Amino acid sequence: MKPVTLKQIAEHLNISITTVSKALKDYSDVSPKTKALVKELAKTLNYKPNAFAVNLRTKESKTIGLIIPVIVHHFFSNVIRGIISQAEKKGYLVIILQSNESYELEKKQIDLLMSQRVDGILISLANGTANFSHLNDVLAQEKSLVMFDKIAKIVKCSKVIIDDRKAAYMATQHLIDTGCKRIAHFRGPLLPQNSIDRFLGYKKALLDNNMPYDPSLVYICECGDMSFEEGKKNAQQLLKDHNDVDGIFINTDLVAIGAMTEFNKLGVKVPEDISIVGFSNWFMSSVISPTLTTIDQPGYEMGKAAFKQLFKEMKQIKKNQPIIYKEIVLETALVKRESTR
Amino acid sequence: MKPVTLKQIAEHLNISITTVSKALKDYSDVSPKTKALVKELAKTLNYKPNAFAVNLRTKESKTIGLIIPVIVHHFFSNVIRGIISQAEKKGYLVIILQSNESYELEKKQIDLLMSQRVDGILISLANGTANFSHLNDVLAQEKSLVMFDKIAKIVKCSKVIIDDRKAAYMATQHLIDTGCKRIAHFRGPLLPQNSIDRFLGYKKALLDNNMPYDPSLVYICECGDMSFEEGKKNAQQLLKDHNDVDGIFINTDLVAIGAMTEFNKLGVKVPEDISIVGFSNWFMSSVISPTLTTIDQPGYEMGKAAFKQLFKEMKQIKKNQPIIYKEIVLETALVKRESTR
DNA sequence: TTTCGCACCGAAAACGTTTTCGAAATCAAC
DNA sequence: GTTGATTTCGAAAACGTTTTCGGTGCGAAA
Repeated sequence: MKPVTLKQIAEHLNISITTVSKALKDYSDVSPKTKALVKELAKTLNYKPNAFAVNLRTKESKTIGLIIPVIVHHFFSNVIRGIISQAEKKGYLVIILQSNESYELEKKQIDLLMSQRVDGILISLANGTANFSHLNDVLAQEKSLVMFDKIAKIVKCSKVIIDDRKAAYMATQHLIDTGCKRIAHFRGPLLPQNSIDRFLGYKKALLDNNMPYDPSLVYICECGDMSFEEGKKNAQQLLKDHNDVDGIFINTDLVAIGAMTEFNKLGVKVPEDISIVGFSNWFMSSVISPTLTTIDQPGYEMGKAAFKQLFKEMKQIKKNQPIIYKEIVLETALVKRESTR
Repeated sequence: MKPVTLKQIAEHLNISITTVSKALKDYSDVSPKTKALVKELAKTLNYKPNAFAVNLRTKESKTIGLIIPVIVHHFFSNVIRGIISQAEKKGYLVIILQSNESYELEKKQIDLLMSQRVDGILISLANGTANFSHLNDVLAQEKSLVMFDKIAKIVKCSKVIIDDRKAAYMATQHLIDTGCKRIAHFRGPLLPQNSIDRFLGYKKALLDNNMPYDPSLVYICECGDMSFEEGKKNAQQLLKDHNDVDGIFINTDLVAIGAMTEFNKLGVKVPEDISIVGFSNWFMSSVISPTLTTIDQPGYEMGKAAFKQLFKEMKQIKKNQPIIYKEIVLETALVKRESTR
């Protein structure tokens, strides 16, 4: 009933625990005969090393922590899938925590993971995170830390991102190329880097095309989370404020879909009256009507890349080698659909 | 740099490790003075108990495993969220694994979790799982195991489910009530219990309303996973086989949306020509056009309930009490929208 | 003065592994 | 028969905690 231990195998065969341990790990100072004996008995007794004891001895648990702002989210759940698939290949397990876009929670969760002594941490920051001491603590304790998607440039660690600025530029340029003359932007909250970068890309595209940049056309999301309702609200407000807008670049597909739904209700035609470009390429965007032009953001690949980098760093720390931080930038693509002309 | 241990605190204060340990855990045989001293020093040194050592001593890791068929999935990601939120409250961490609807992988992952010695396991079965010895092994080793959503009735453990049969009955009855005379069913793969139950609910509704049950109107998903493409394929096939069908009850929203997309392309009007009811109430279903009538399946609540039950059982095992298995059935609701008349 | 109870503390074992280091045994060569 | 090398094994320490059990010292009661 109780799990088999090395000791029991040793007693069965009348040899020492040491030899059993070494036999199972193919040490060279165990004779082939005893190796065979030990391995056979281990298999018939269904021996599984006690992970707790191994962890204590080796000081590692083959487990990493993952903190993301939200789980029910097309992009993030794809990231999770990417991370887990890669981790499994390397024999690592993944503990997932949801920060709920809250800095306080994020901090607590980092603490939790550290006291569980995970081997490394992957994190995409909460929108509210402006203080980074909890992250620097992790690095100070010589644990590997890799940030992805929502990062903080100021923290000295590896990062996996897309070029948000360039992608936003592409999106806006597409609106311009298809004839839009007055283009609004629904941006995310103020803090996160990718929200800032997308805004900057939007702005640059306008200026590069000799179009005026009008701050009143930029709608900031104060509420903190980028929701469907947010899109509806902004759409209403936009129609009140500016009846001459003929294109919008929207920070996230979900918000874009909210806006389109509202426009549809109010009789505003997309793309005839207003063209819309979203961001992230949620699956949903390909089945609504009209289908949504958007920027494809490779979540699965991002998850894979983030784990791969973390894995490298964990190995470097183990070998006491200096850690080389990297910034990995993944490619995005414009997906043209029916919401633009 | 290296983490602080009890020993270091003990040496600092010139007392024994035992006393330090007991002071931190408020044992009654430590004087208030030394308790205060120890706690203060522990705080200033930022002492965190070594989880590996604690695990080894106490034989538990405050960690549970979760195996689900797919992660990028509205229902399942809500389940994850429910589980994690509840687990966090009770101080448990969650390791997530994706079985990819594969029995082989599921088996391996159970093994992995067992050798990691998680305190309990939550699982929703892969479609292909027909052999349950890996689950019985878990129970035989006196680990808690709770199944949810996709369960096997034959395994003796607690289960959290919805009444699929009743829900399917409601869905089909709604089609009948709104005037459908010939109703098809896109069912899931053959094996999983909920696929079977939904089919039975569909059939019973027909018979109770004196409508003939025609097996050729039931489309089985051979491919194993319930996808958007599956819906398109079935929709095409249905139009070829039966041009008199005026209503479909579809196993899953995603498949229903695939079918609607195809109907739309082929000029078949929903709900005028064909009414459709889906299952699960994916968010997407409320924003597509026409919006999809469906069955609301409470993923978040299911996750919460599953963890709560697991927690109870883990406590019972710890106290050597007999485990009382429960079958918890959550309520569903019909959400009427535009895809039915 | 002895005895009993009580408050406080610590030695030591235990959890199950990994790894170092030395010892024993075998064999070859001189 | 001695030396040296080589192969094979095991004792023991270590990882950091928890918990049992006994001990000490002190005040109060007899």
